[in-house]
Amino acid sequence: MVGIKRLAQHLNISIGTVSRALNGRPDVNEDTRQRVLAAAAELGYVANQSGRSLRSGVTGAIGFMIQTGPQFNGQGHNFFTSIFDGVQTVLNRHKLDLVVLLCSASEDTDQYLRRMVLRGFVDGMIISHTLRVDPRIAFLASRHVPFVTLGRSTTDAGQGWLDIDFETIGRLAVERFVARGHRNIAVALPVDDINLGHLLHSAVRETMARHGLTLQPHNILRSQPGELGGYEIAERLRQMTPRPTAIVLSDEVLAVGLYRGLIEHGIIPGRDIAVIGRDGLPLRFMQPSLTRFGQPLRDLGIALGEALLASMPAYQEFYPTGIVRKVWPLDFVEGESDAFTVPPDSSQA
Amino acid sequence: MVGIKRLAQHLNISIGTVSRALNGRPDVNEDTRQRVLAAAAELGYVANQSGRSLRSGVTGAIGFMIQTGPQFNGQGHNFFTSIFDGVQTVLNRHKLDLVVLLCSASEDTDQYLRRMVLRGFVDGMIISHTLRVDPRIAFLASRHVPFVTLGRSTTDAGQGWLDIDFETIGRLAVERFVARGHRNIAVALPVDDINLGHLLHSAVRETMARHGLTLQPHNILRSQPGELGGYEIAERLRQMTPRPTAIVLSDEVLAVGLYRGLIEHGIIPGRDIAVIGRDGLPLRFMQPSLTRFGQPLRDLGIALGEALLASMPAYQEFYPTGIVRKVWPLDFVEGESDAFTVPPDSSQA
DNA sequence: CATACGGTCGTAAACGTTTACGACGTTGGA
DNA sequence: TCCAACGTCGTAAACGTTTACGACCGTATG
Repeated sequence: MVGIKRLAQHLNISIGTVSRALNGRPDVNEDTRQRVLAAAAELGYVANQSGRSLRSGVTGAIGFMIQTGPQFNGQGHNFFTSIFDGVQTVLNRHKLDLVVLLCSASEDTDQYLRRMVLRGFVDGMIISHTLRVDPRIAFLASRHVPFVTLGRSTTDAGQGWLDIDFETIGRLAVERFVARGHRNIAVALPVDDINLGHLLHSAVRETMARHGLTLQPHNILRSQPGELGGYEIAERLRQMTPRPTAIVLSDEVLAVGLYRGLIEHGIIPGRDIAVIGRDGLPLRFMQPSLTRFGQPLRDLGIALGEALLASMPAYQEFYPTGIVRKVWPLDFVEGESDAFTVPPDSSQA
Repeated sequence: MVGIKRLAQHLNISIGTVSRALNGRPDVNEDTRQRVLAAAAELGYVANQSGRSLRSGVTGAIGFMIQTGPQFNGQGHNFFTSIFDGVQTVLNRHKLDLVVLLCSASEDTDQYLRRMVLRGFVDGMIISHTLRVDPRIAFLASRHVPFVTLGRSTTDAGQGWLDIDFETIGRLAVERFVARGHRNIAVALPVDDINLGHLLHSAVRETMARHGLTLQPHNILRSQPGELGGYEIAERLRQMTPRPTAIVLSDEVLAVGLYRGLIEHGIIPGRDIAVIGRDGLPLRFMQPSLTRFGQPLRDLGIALGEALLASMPAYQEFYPTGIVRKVWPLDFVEGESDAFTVPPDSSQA
C-alpha cells in the first residue's frame, strides 16, 4: 500500500508538507502542491481511513440504518434486502459487519470502488450488477482484496461467484412454450451490458435451435428495467404482426408493467399470450398468477456470505471449500400466465 | 469517549493487559479477564475502530456495493434506494459517503446502533422505521452524534426529522370517501409501534369525527406489512358484515395483496369497494389503477441529507437553517380504485 | 538448593495521518 | 542596517489500539 510516507520520499519532501498539500492548507507552495497532487495521482495514493480518522476524529461517512428480515418485507424492501439479510447472518457469526456501499448513478463505479477499497474501509467486497466484462473484478484482484460477485462475468480473476441459473430459466421456459405449440417466442432483456442478459439470451436461442426454431432478432426486446420497461414491452408487442405468442422475462418486475400494458388492451396473459417471468415481491399476487422462476433470496445471501469468507485467508479454516462458483437452484412456481396453448391449426410464423 | 486507557486506570492495570483480556488472548489471568469484561460492560467501552484497524490492518466490515439512481429502479430497487440516492447526492457535495447499516431482525436495534456509533464508524446517522417512543433517539442525543430521523417520534431530543404527511393522507382520503357517500370506512395499519400507524390512525379518526362518523374498532385492520398483509386484509374484509365500503392503506405494497384477495372473489376495487393507497413501484401499474398519495422519494432523500448536515456543526455554514422538522408534501394521483360511490338509498351502518 | 519453566503482566513500539510549533530564508520598511 | 513579517517547510507529538519482548513471581524438577 502506498502511504503518505512513500509519497514523501518519492518527492524528497517531508510527510507534513505532503499532508498539507493534499488537504489544501494555505502554508504550502503552489508548485509543491501541484507536484504532490501529480505524484499522488501517479502512484494512486488514497489516504488511509484509519490513520486519518484516528488523528482527526472524523470518518467522512454517514450511516443510514435500516432493518432487514422477513418481517420487514414490504416496508420498502425487496430483492436486495433479502440477500443482505442472508449475508449479514453469516458475517455476524464471525463478528463481521455488512455495510452497503451505494454508488450513485452519477459517479463512475470503478472510481467509487477504488475509493472505498483503497481507503481501507472494508476487508472484503461483494459486488453486484456484474457486467459481462467488469473492470471492478480486475481491480479487486490486483489489490488482493477478497471478494465475490453476485452474477458471473467473463472477466476471470479466479474470483468466486454466485448467480441465478438463467440457463435453466431460458431452457425450461422455451421447452414449456414449445410443448404448448408456440413457435413465435420472444425474450425481454435489459439494455445494458449486464451479464444476465447474455446468459438468458443464449439459453433461449440455443433451446429454440434445438427444437428447430430460430430466435428472431425483432423478438429480442430490450428495455429499461422495472415496471416501466415492462409497459414499453407491452406496447411493442401489441404493434408486432404476427405478435409473439409467448415471452420470457429477464427481470422480476417487468411483469407488472407488461400485465398492465397488455390487459389495458384486452390481451390477457395466460389466455392470449403466454408469459413466464421471475419471482419478486409483488408478483406473487398478480392476476392472473405469474408462472415464474424464483430463488430463496435469503439462502442465496447466506451462500454469498459463505463464498466470501471462503476466499478470505483468515476464515478458510471455517470454510475449506475453496473458491465457490455456483448457479443457485431455482424454485419453479406454476401459475396461470403461461396457460395459453397455440391451436394446432394456427398459421403462426 | 471511554477508551482503553480509561478502562486501564479504572482497574489499576496496564492497557496491554486490558487489550489482551478483551481480545481473548491466553496470557491473562482469568480473574483479571472477568474484571476487565465487567468494567468494560459497566463503562460501556467499545473499541475504537480507527485505532484498532490502524494497528491490526483489519476493519471487520464487509462492503456490498450496489448502484442507485433512476435507471436502476426495478432492478431490485425500491422505496429506500431512491431515498438513498437523494441523500448520497447531497453528501457527495461535501465529500461525505453514505453507508447503509443493516440491522438484522435477529439483532437488537439499540445494541446494533450502539455498536456502530461507539466504534466511531460514522460521523452522523439517519435512522428510519422510527418508533413512537424510540430509545435510539435518546442514545444518539446522549452521545452527541448528529442525526436525523425519517419519521417522527414522540421521543424528543431536539433532533431534526422528515416525514411523510400522514395527517393529510388520512384527512384527504376520508374527505374523498365521505363526499362519495361512504360512512363505513376502514383503515389498514401496521401491527408494530411504528409511528406512522398512530399518525394515520388519528387523522382518519378525527376527520371522520368531524363529519359525524366514528371509526369503528373492528374497522382498524392491523396486519403485517407487504403484499402478504394486504392479502390478509382482503380476507378479513370479505368476512365482515356489513363490509366497509372504503379503505385507506398505510403501506405501499399492501394494495398488491389486497387487490388479489378481493379480485379473486369478484370484488373489484373501484367498483365494489373504494381504495386509496400510497405510491410504490408496482402500484403505478396496477389495474384498476390505484388512487394514491406519493412523494418524490429522491427529493425526500435530498432534504434528509440537508437536514442532517444542518445538524452537524462542521456544515452549519452551508445549511444555516437550524434543525429541520418537516412533513414532506404529497403528490396525489387520482386513479380508478376509489371511484365506487355509495348509492343514496344504501342502508350501510 | 539451584535451575528451569509456565503463568501473568507491564513497557514500549508501531500502524498512517494531521497539526502545532518552530526553523529558515526572503522581503520590505523604518 | 536591522528587525519584523511572511511564506514555506521540517520535526515531532498525538490519536487508540495491538503485540513483541522482557520482567517478575511462584512452582516444579533435578
